[in-house]
Amino acid sequence: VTPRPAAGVTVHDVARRAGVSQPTVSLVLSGHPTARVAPATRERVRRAAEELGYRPNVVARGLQQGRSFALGVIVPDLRNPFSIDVISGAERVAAEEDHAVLLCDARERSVTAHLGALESRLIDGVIVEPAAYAASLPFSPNLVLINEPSADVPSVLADMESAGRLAAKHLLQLGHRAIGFVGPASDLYRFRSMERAFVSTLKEAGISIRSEWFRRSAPSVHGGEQAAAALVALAPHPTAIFCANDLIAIGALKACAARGMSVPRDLSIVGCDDIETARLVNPELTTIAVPARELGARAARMLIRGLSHQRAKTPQPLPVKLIERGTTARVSR
Amino acid sequence: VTPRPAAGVTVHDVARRAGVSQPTVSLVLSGHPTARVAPATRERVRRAAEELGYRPNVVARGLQQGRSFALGVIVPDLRNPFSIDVISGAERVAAEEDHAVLLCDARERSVTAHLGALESRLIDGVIVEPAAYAASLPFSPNLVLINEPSADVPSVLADMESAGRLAAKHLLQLGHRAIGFVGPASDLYRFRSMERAFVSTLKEAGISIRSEWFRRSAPSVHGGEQAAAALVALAPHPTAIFCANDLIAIGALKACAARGMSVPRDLSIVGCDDIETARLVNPELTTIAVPARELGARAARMLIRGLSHQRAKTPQPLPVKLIERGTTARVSR
DNA sequence: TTGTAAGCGTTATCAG
DNA sequence: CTGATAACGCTTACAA
Repeated sequence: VTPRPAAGVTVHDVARRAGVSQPTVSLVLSGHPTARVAPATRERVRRAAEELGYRPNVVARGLQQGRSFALGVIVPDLRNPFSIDVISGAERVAAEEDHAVLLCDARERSVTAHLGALESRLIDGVIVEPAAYAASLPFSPNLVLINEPSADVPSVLADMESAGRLAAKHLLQLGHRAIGFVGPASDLYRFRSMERAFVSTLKEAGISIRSEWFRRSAPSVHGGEQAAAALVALAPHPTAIFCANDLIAIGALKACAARGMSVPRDLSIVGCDDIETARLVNPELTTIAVPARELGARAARMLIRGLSHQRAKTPQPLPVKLIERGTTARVSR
Repeated sequence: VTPRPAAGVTVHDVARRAGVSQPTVSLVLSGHPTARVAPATRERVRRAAEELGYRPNVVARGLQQGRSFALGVIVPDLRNPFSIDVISGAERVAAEEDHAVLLCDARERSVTAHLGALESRLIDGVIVEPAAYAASLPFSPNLVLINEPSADVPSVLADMESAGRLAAKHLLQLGHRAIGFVGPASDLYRFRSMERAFVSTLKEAGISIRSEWFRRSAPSVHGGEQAAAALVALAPHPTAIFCANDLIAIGALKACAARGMSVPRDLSIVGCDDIETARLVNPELTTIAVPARELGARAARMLIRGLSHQRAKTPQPLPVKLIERGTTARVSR
């Protein structure tokens, strides 16, 4: 038990070497760059710091300022590339702003537990990509929700209604009229609003989805695989389906492959998110691109700039767009 | 600029309420649980803390102890699911041990820059999944390398030689003799030793890889796609190839699809890592499973338990295993 | 067994 | 413009 940790060079060391008092060093190095300190002194301090290889102790600074220069990111499932993209976007701006990113996988501990742990680290802000309906979070550091509008908490949104509408229009344009849907039974905005827009766009075109072509599934490959397998086992089955996210769509693709069905000839499939994997499957997945990295980046920027309090100012939803690839085609019958 | 951050309840508050001195509280709550303090007092403190909802300030504790109860993880590319698995494994044990995980993407800042930033956060340890030959890291907090043995730094390894050998044996067993290889020109153990074992296992069977069937590529989908496209454009081309990781293999699969070639009929493909995506492509990828999560978990455990100093004791390499799926078949000519 | 005092490295306040 | 001095919340030696 060594009470004296192998600390590096401190402001004291720099002060001694520069022949000034210790707070002066602090002022020069980190305090407001506008601080009035003689240019000569300033230069001397700079040099001393450089020569000694001074690196500020972020923990000490954090204790003093009551913050940690770090952001937390809580995601429902690290295995979904969408979450990775959100994280990646957040990481990018965090790195730019000299902030750290604390990664929290909600599969390991509950969101509440994670929030508590982050709070005791004086976290500057937390980005939450909700897994279930995130009505009231238990405490409030600076919080930003991804793709989940809330009265209490600021959020960063993509235009998921357009996502649903684009998918519907695309399928209609290809001549499909026997259309199915696979998605989770979820209250989350991202799913709910997309689904609603999809359904109502079809309805405006005079088409309603048969109830047995409307399937619920977990938002995962496995879920999509099962739901789609059941769907295509029906006679008749739809000529096209829209899946609430790419994982489900990829599962559907697998289900078709397993039955020897050809996509898009026997079934057109549209996904949502445009995760990396969408371009890796064969045929490549037609999908609605959701700017996940940008969502993460924006959230991080809001938190770091302390703008998360301007709740009214939740900015415009980010646009989504249809990416036509290989899993959709003109209806063949 | 409010110097008084909205700090929560502190040890002082608890002390006041329990009617004891502040250090006593510290002793009871976090100090060695063996500390001799009267059971009555102990109970009183516990109660007070509970009633006040006391949560220790990890930053303050960190400053005092010269550590941060956090681990850094530096990965070369967040887009590789292998890295995600390493992170995920580390996150699991970190969460169990009340440690945080600071995520560092080497695409955003250099490894050196990340290490510096982590050091000034008094990081307890850093897990590094190296991108390039990581000869001498610039400084030394507790460090563990993933899949890269080093004289100076402890590491956690998978048995990549077996990986190469298993791939070779599998292809030989299927009757292939015209065999190719696609992998990066890298000095990293994970690639180098696997490649060597692959080549020498073939040689033992009397087979040497034609030089034009031995392709270099970036360890990415795009790299694999290009290299494989060039490879299958040759006449004759091999009947089977081994790809140094799954991303490359998936790229190869795409190249085949683009040319209208059928896998595994026209070309057998073996990948390496067994990333999540390997099961999503069609046909599913035959690959060598590398226990990425377990690598991450072990590394985290070493760091947290402070065992990283027992360098001699770098444990046995973790076993790998062949996962036979749909991209390999008996040779057809 | 418990309370007192000191200090971790910083930043902030306030005299000089 | 600069230098003491006092926090920030916690742990740990040491004294009572």
